[in-house]
Amino acid sequence: MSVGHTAVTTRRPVVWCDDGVDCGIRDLLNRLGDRWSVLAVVELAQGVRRFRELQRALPGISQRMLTLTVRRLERDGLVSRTVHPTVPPQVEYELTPLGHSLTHLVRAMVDWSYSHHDAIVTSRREWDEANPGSEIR
Amino acid sequence: MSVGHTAVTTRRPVVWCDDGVDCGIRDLLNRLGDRWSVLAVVELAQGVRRFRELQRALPGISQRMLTLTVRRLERDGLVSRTVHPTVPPQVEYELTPLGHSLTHLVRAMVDWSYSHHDAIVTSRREWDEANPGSEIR
DNA sequence: CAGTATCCTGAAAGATACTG
DNA sequence: CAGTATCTTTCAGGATACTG
Repeated sequence: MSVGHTAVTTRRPVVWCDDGVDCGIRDLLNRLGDRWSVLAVVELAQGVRRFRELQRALPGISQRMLTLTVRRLERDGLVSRTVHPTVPPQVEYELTPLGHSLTHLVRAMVDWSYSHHDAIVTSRREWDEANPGSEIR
Repeated sequence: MSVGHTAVTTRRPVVWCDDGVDCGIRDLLNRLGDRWSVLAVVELAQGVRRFRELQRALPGISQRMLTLTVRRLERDGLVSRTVHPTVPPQVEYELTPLGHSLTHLVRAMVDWSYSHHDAIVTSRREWDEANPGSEIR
């Protein structure tokens, strides 16, 4: 099976395989595209974190969303979860090798957004001035 | 103003500036995190596309969502829109330099997800087997 | 501390119809 | 062809309360 995005001769969609099956980009986006996953990965790239530490590192996240976020990352194999059977309980989260292989990408995203944020904000302001009353936001 | 992610000595959140203001990663994720923006950018990275071409390249997208997607990318300064006053109308979309500066990143995301999709699928299957009946998906 | 269990709301996205 | 205009649905995420 060949992959569209390796060929430059085609005009067909570049992120879909020849058989029409998604090669994974949708899976990645569905995970990283949510409100907290990237922020969690960035924080965990710094080292091991406990549940509470992670929550403090992600200002505004609810307990529920933190649980969902780390569970899904764990399910995808990006994060490992270690329970120490103490009282009170202590649970540590850590990036797996797979998770670490993502950090270059995530770092690049953070850097890009940091570098170009001003340009985007400016572009939006100009667009909004040129399109008063638009529903687009 | 210093930025958290440039310092390794801090344990504070790395993607937030010292003053607590988001440095732009959220803006990027809010745009790229939606259902179609990345796919549109990847397709436009191949060259100029008309509205219909873009729609055909994004199987499943509705007319409404394509309009919203390209408008928002245009507003952010990632895509330019050129109207040729012909009958029938002809509108061409193209990445701006800012948009092109994103393609490395998007390409890297597509490559990463292509390389690691199998590992993720496997991890999910194993996790699901180890956690029967879980709500996490 | 590290979670579950419920309930609820708003925004994103789909469906459908219409138009210059 | 390249859009608007509406209406409807879905569901991610927030709020709150409770627990081993």
